[in-house]
Amino acid sequence: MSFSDRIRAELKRAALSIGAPEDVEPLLERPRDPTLADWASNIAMVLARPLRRKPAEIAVAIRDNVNLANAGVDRIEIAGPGFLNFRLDPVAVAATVRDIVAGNENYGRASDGGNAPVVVEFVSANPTGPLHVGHGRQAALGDAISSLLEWTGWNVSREFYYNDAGVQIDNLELSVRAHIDAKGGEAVIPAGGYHGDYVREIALRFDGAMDEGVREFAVRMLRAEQDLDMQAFGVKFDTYYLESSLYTHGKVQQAVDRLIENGQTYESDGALWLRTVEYGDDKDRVMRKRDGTFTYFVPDVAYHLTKWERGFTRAINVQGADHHGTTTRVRAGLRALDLGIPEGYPEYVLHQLVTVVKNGEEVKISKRAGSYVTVRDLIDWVGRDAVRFFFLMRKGDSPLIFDVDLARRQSDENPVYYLQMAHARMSGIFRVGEIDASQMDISSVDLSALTEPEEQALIKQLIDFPAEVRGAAAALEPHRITSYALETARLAHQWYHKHHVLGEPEPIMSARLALARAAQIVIRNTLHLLGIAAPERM
RNA sequence: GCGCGCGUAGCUCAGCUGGAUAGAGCGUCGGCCUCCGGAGCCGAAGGUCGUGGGUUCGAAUCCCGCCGCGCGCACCA
Repeated sequence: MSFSDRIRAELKRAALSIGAPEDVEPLLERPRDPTLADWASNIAMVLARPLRRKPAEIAVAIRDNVNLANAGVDRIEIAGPGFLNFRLDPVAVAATVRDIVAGNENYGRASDGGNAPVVVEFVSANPTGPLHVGHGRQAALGDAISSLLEWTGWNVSREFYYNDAGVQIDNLELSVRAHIDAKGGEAVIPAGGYHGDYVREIALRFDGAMDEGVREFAVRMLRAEQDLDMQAFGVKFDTYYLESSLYTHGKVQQAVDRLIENGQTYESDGALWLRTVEYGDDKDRVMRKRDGTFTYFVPDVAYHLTKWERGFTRAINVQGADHHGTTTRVRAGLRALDLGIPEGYPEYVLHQLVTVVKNGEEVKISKRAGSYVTVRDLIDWVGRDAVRFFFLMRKGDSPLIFDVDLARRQSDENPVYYLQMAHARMSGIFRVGEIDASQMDISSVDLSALTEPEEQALIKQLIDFPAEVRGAAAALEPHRITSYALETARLAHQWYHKHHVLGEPEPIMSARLALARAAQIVIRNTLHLLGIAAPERM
């Protein structure tokens, strides 16, 4: 149980004892200014209204009522309009280093998810071209979100869904055939076709004597390329789901039949409509067109039904914001099935689009125009770790400008190096000291020697890690971890710069070695969460 | 026009489900290398949090209007 948990519980007990409402939930937070306190609570202000007493009075009553000696609290002060400020006992703070080192690679993990199955779908690119930068953002986000969920006790399955059948694949085939027919000359790409150089390359590599046709060959080649891209990016999927299998296994028809049976559909103008308005859409949507084929969201509904049937009581989709129009109707279709699928299923993590700037100009991203930057390009230019870090540095709600020249030119000053350097520095202490950090026994080390301000600040930051992981996982926001990681690195650098470890008199050296180990562990764990390497030296 | 998202330092962005004097990196200016790695550290300048109201002890944060930007609004996927 952390300091904050213990303080919160004791605050609640004290608040109830002076007549606070049963549902009071004390909020505890780190003040912006760390010199004010380690933790602060606004509970006295919150209770002022229900108790009809002045905040300052309530604060005094609570302060006199709490017993926080075994929560590591050294001092309680009342400040400002009625804040209760708690200052931790430095010895109690220092003692937590032991827990961090003992936790090691598991420090920061939680079991909130109860090992429940959750499917995280991301990238899901159709095999009609290489993966572009938007897919890169999705891959970084989806993989990090998956890791966060794993760390908080969920049984995660990473899934890649792709359409290997529809109109776009037809266009791909026609485009490749155009190049084959042109025999290396100027190909006439049909309307809606694909213009990228990769189409010509596929045509050149196609051999008419092969067992498979142009279509199968093109899909296979592009799928293989995408797999190589994801491999280069360090992302591994557990399952690949083909849209065509929905049809061959009758899943689409089953879903449609059930919607009709449930009376959720009607015929009009020769088409079959779904009553999505009943579920919050602004107008009903066509399911089956006049020509007898289904609109795209029907297989989408069938696909998400299989997620539910496969036992995933929770599903998360990472997609570009240009797909947000589909979220309402997919959810509507699932609810109309009347199978107990909850209203917010699946959950969507939508990210704004990525703009690539190169040579000072925006690079237009268009599969059809054939001019665009691929995930592989970015990795080649700035490295996998930097690409991942940049994509995870900001929240998905913000559009992202990826300035290639800047990322390349400033690679030496890249924040990811700053972060990795902090890890390498901590590791360097053990290397130079010829100490095997993983075998270090700190059970008898006197940690109370860690009294320097930089040491206390660093330890308090390390203590926050589990709460940061849980918060980021609950919000599905990996960027919180990048921010936390940079701040941790900053505090580690400051400490390292100001204080020596090796050669210091005992018990200081042993205590600082333990702290270096704890900092190394936390920084390494943040890097692992983000899918970035934690080098021992650089 | 309707829906979703976004307007915070010169630039790129944080600001944790309302808290105390608004934060970081880059850039600019000025300091620090006998040292476990200077890929680092310390300091300075830089803000009407788009704008106008509202809610309350308290608003960058919540609500409403307006302005600006992005995306989506097909019997395309």
